[in-house]
Amino acid sequence: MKTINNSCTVSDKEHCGCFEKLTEEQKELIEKNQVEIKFKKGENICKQGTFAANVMFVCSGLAKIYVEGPSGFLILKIIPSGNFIGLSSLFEGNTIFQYSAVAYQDSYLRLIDISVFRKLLSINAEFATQIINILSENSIQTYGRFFCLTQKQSYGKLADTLLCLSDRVYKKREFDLLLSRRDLAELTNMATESLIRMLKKFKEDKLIKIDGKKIKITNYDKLKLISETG
Amino acid sequence: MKTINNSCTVSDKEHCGCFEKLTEEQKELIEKNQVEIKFKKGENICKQGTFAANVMFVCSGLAKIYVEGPSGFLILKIIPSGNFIGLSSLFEGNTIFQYSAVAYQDSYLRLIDISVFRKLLSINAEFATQIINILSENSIQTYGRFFCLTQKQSYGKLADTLLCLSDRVYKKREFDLLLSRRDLAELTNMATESLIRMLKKFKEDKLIKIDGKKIKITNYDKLKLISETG
DNA sequence: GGTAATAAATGACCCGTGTCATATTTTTTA
DNA sequence: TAAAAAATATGACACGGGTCATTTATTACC
Repeated sequence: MKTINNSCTVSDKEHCGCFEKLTEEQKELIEKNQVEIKFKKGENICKQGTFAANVMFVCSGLAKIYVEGPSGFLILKIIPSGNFIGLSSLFEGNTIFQYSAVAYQDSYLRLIDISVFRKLLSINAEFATQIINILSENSIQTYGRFFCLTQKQSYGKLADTLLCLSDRVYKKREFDLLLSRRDLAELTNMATESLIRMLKKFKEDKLIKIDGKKIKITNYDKLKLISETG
Repeated sequence: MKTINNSCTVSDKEHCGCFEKLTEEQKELIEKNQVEIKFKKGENICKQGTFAANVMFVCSGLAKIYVEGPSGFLILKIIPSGNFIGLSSLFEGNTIFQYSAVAYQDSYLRLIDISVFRKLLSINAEFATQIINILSENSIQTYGRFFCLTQKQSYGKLADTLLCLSDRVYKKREFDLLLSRRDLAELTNMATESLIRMLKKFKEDKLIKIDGKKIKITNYDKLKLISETG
């Protein structure tokens, strides 16, 4: 199995499989203790420091989760549909959201009562095992992004971000980027001005084509190389 | 509950509590499928990329875990006694160690057969819940370190590292540092030369006293402030 | 459709910190 | 106990990339 050392934290599989490990009765319990909510583009899904009353599941849309500090913030990961938000609040000693989440675009989320979720974990070992899988996978991906953002320099980080968007998010070599330059810079953890300069450099080097919000990966292998060599 | 945004990834509680959720029979199963091994200072405990045959528990000693890339590596966390190594390999789709571990000092570890561990997770929901707690807590701490190493500049990072060593590892304001300057630099994710310079600066500013390997925190509050303001 | 507001782009400048070279001190080994 | 090796320390220098100022393009809104 490959070692992940890029900044992409988008899972290549959906996480809803875990619900299949529930009995009919347990599924019903979840049904009864969840709500489906629409979040508009830019809206806060959860806010770091507030009481975590639920675990959230992204049914459709795209979100970012990030930690805030006294000066600045860091995007931990982006969450496309089919993934959970807030699993780290399952930790019994922790009833507070450790990060904020914001919708990149209009998104539908299912909010599941956290105490019901915890209850199910404590009585259904197979379900718990699935959640452990998700948490473990999540750790590994976070390590990859962590490594990337601390060890690579900006061209490597940007190459990573572009590949992630192409491979995991849009699943196309050419896509309409719904993120602004500023969003892209945040995601790559660099200044917006620097991002623009480097995007321009990639364009000049014929690695990508840019037409406003439309981006096309024209030299995937070279981009991959840049991502790997930092 | 406080938000963690320092680089310290040392848990303030021990993880052996999870074993108490096992039945006598299950405890015995673990007993039979584990070995206790001594690792000498500097020895490899596990190596990134190799087959993960066991989950490890640090009985005594201190270790670092880190991810390696083509150029350079990153210390994810330091593991004192009472903590697991290799839980992220529990993820079913992943039978490979995603990181390497090396002993900072002579350490005793219990190596538990991973398939036995997985088996127990799938039949004992309470045990699984405990492991989920550990994984969740681990995520949160990793996020803290992630934030710190990407958003703070070097003085903040160093203050963080020193506070972590004092508060969590040695649990004293004055301690014999068993790490070299290079180790300390790795841990803080900066060049050894820079670390030495900044350590000197802290000394000149009367935040710490240094006598070779002996370090004393003399102005804890100021150090805390530096850690917080970056 | 015109004006304001926001986003994108570009240049000038500078600062933090890594790299390299070189002492100096400490530890290891013969 | 001398010599070699490694760790610690310090200075000079360079450069990646952040900040700030300004311009141009795009979008939003009366």
